[in-house]
Amino acid sequence: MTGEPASDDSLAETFWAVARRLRRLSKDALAPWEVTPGQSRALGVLVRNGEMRPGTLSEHLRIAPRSATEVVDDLEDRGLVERAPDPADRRATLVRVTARGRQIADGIRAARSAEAEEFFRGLDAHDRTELLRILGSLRD
Amino acid sequence: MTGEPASDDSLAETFWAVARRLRRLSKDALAPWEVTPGQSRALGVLVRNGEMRPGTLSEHLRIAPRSATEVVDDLEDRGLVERAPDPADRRATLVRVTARGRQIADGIRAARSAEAEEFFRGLDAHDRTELLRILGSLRD
DNA sequence: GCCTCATGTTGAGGTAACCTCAGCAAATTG
DNA sequence: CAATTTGCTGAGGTTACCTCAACATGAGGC
Repeated sequence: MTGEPASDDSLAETFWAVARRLRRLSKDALAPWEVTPGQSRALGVLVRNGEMRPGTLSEHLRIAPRSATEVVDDLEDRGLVERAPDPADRRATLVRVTARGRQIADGIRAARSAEAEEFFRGLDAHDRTELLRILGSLRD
Repeated sequence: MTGEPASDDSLAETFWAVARRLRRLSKDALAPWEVTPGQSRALGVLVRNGEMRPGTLSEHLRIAPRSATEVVDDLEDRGLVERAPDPADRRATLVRVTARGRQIADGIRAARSAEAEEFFRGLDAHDRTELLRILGSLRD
């Protein structure tokens, strides 16, 4: 009740506040395609890196292999990817983006960059560059 | 397959990569107290703002009122908060941090700032200031 | 005082996105 | 060629949310 302004306006705190705003925006940007953020991420990995096994996909997404199966199932139900047997190993499957999947991925990519554009519009060019540089040095 | 480095969404992309790293670290920092990130956030709100109704807490956390009930239940089970009838409105309840809760909150606060310290150690003072300033202009 | 409507909380039940563990088939290795 | 490893997936669990409806209390109109 003291009106004290919560001195933990720390970097981390602020970072998460921004993250929450950005997440909400992302979700809205994805809504028209009825694709979840997770599916969109997987689709993006597949578009960027080409066909791969579920296990490899799980590494890219940093989730358990079993969970990749699930994401692929969902994308397959929506006709955005398809499974084909891996000619190099008959235990394995290759997951491949369909034409429709590629189309959707492009749409999402455009929407995301519009969204990001809108979100980061508050920053001038200098700050955008700085932010990218600084965050870049913190990323994995 | 073009090898194009997806330069358009890289700010958002980079931001999320950093977020993922920070989240993992946060979780580890919280582990010793067996408190989930959600509980920790709620506890923080209560410590900073004093006793409040579950409904008010839900607004602070931006979750549905029903979900605040749940968080409060968990915290109460762990003896970190307690419920008391609101003298001003017999429908309502006030949620209050217990002594033990306050103690835990302090511990968490210290751990989090140590964690943040560690995480942001890679940055020099100038970059830290810049990052805080830029993120600050993007927060809600 | 009584009726209606709004408000605060919670029970019941649902969902999304993860997880682990176990099992099966195919590949590799001694 | 037996034993082990690898790749995927079924079964079932967890977490952190959600909505919807019930219940009691509060507040305003008549």
